[in-house]
Amino acid sequence: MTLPHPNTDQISLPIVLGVLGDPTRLAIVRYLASKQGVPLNCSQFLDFGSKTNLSYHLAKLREAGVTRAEVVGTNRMITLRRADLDARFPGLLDSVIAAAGDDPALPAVGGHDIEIHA
Amino acid sequence: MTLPHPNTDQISLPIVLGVLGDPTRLAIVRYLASKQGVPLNCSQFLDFGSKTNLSYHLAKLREAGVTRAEVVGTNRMITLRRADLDARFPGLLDSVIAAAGDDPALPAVGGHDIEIHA
DNA sequence: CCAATTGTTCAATAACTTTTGAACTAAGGA
DNA sequence: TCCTTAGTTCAAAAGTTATTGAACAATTGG
Repeated sequence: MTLPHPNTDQISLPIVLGVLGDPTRLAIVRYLASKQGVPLNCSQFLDFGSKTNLSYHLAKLREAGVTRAEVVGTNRMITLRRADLDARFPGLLDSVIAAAGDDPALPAVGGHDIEIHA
Repeated sequence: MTLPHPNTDQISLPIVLGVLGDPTRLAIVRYLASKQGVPLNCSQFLDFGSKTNLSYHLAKLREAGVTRAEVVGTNRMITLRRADLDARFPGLLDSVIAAAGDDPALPAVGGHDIEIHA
């Protein structure tokens, strides 16, 4: 029950750029980045679209190699493939996330920041 | 006879990413970057598509704010809006161009490098 | 003026993308 | 086992994008 993901060296630049060119998917990526590697399940993205629609967009992100989805019981835990993307396209993800953060035309990322407990 | 271009602050991240997500347009951008700011006319991109098709893709790039097109006689001289893109989305263009350069799945940029004359 | 060069516009078509609801599967808990 | 939760799949509809050839406009050079 593992889902198909491209290997790091199979990640394609035009496909990644095309996938990030959709506002819904860009919002998902920003939200994942704001969670600093903590896996999220699909329901936590419901602000960005309907359940079916998220299934579609999350599949696109996964197939492009931008996210990883791990099946845990009845959940799919989603993470950003930050290390893989950095290895393949150094600096790209950071500049996209920074650019999205500065763009007032894009909605602010909702939810709460991760709390660091002592 | 000047063509419409977005202002720097009107350049939208998802639109830029979507526009760069097309292999033909990515090839055009790489080629422009390899020319280090020297303006090129449309005919110099004929390797990447037919005349009509290039007209379409170059309009997309211009409307997204990725390139600038200046009418000079019967030519449109095209340049990358490097400074504007760097101001709006720091590091983005450089990482895209670097990533494209490293990707063996993408065709190598043709033509000749700029010669620096003493 | 005439012809060549450069590039656009238009209409048609094909292909792909996004979105939706209904039906479905798979796992977990009572 | 039955119900709930989580998410997928399917088919349809709507919208968008890419590609093409034919016709067009504008400028330059002879």
